[in-house]
Amino acid sequence: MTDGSAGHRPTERADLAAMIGPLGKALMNDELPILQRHGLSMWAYAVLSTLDRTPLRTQAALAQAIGADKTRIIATLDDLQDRGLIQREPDPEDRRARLLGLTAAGERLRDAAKRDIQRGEDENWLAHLPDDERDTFLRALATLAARARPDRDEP
Amino acid sequence: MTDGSAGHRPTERADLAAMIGPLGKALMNDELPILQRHGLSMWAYAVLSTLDRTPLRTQAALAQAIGADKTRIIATLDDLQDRGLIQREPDPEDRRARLLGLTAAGERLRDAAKRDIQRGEDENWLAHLPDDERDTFLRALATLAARARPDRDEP
DNA sequence: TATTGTTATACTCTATAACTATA
DNA sequence: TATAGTTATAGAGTATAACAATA
Repeated sequence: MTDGSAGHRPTERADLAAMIGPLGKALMNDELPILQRHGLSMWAYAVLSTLDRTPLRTQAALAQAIGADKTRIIATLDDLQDRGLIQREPDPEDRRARLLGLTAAGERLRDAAKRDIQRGEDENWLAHLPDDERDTFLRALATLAARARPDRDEP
Repeated sequence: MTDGSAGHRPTERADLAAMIGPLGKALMNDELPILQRHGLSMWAYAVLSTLDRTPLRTQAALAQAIGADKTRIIATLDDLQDRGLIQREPDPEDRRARLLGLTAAGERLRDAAKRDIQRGEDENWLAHLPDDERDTFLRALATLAARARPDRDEP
């Protein structure tokens, strides 16, 4: 018996959660000072990144997309708007809702921050994977991450 | 120009942190009800898992190994000891320190919990990866996770 | 005096609920 | 009345600092 299907030796691999949790924490720790240099909080960066991909029609949808409560992003949106990084105006067709989007300055800042962040990730993390594992790892990770998106319902 | 090395199209992949963060959260959400069925908190399970691999000589070392503050695990250790799941006795050679280890009951509980957790991870996550990506993903993840261990100093 | 473990306090973050305005 | 946004309050989780015991 060399596999662990029945015996007293239950663990051939570490739990995914036990590996991914601390890894996410370490990535955050790397990312924080970079964001700070660009004057962005983690939530602010999440907002800029999400609005880039999909301009949204309500703040609630944005909050759900980044896995936050509606109430948690308001101060962040206030600040981003004051700094001219996002557009945020009442929808003429339903003035309760706020149309959200990036300004040109917001796009530039997001691009600059993202470039620095991914450069750091390349150097500190991906560079330490064997060449023949890196692409597969990224592809598989993208698959799992898509499955974990906060706005998604499980099938 | 098809690569993003210089232009206005800076992002070919999502940030690692943006993928791994929500994924870790989703894994936690899956894991919590399983742990609850076994009467374990996340910290308690981290303690049992870590003591399994390496019996430790001080609580501070244990805290560091699981990325927690020394003060945060005390209530957890009290509870685990009361339930007979861990050993925790003053070191005869230095009675300030506490020798830590698992009891037989602690090992059994850890094994049972780990089996359920990994079964859930297999079904809900790894099963959705192509067969030829799964092993490479796990190997690469283990590499990065080892690099992210809380007790480690970066080279 | 320094170190291990413990307890007490303060602070941050997050979640819940109440309020305003539009519909 | 129902919904989008906002504000206010309460709670959980975490970090910091003081304390007791041993070396």
